[in-house]
Amino acid sequence: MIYEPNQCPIRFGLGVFGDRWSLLIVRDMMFRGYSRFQEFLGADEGISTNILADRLSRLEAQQIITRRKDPEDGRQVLYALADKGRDLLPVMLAIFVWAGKHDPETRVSAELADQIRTDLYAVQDEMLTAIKLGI
Amino acid sequence: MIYEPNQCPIRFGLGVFGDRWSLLIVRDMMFRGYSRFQEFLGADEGISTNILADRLSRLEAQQIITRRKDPEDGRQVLYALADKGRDLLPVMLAIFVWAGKHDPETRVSAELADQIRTDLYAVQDEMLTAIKLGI
DNA sequence: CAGATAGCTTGTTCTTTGCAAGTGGTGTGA
DNA sequence: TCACACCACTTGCAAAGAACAAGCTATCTG
Repeated sequence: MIYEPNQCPIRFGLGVFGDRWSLLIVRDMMFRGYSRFQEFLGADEGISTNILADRLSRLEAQQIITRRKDPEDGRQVLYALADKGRDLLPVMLAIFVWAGKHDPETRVSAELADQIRTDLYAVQDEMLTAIKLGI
Repeated sequence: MIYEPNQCPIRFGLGVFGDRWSLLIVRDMMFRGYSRFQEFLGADEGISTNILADRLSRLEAQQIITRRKDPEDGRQVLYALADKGRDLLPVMLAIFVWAGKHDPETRVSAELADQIRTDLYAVQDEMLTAIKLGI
């Protein structure tokens, strides 16, 4: 699950999302606004509680997400994307575009397509800036 | 490994690269020009032959890569990226940029940065076109 | 034709995952 | 205030997947 960084950005990325569930959790936060354990649990019909707990704590340790108690209900915990997690948006978008081209099942709603289009302009600048800085 | 497509592009993507090795194989083809079993085997010090064989056949079944006999040496097999695999370049670039920002270990050579910059311009058009087509 | 090489395949062991049940802290209604 | 429910986990166990080592077949090379 945690692989050696090994001076390679792809390998570094796989350390975060090179498993079955982590990227789905990030997706649920990013596009569905989920923030609670039960929401994630019910979302992708299939993740079990121990794996979800493990992935959430890993993502927190990697600073992809943050974790805090719900101030209004002490039983609940609120998970949210940290900067490092929010910065995965371009990766998500690239996957959207790729899947849109190659997966006949992929259907994206008009609103989401709009969101993606808007985001993409920001993303382009960000990518270009990063590239200009020599990555 | 093979997860249900489930109408979601991220889930579809994870069906291809939601494991430890597949994306590294694609990376080796894309950025290192690898094409032979032995090259992949020696590349990421660690993949075992049965897993490599399995991933290569999965990637071929998913039409990410192609497989043919080396016409000059009947023992060898030549693997190459198919369109669907080449189209993962934007995903790779997005990961590069993300890792560049968040992984202090990530170092990219000047040549590679050049390649990425060049590729990115093509990628931008492609992404924009895809977005305009409604993904 | 012997030996080396390439690309796998086949056990076997070990790690990770999935499922079910349980735990402890916190809210809630009578 | 006290039973009960809910939430976020944790634990135990069986099954699936990955790592390791060895072997196998087809092809090339001397």
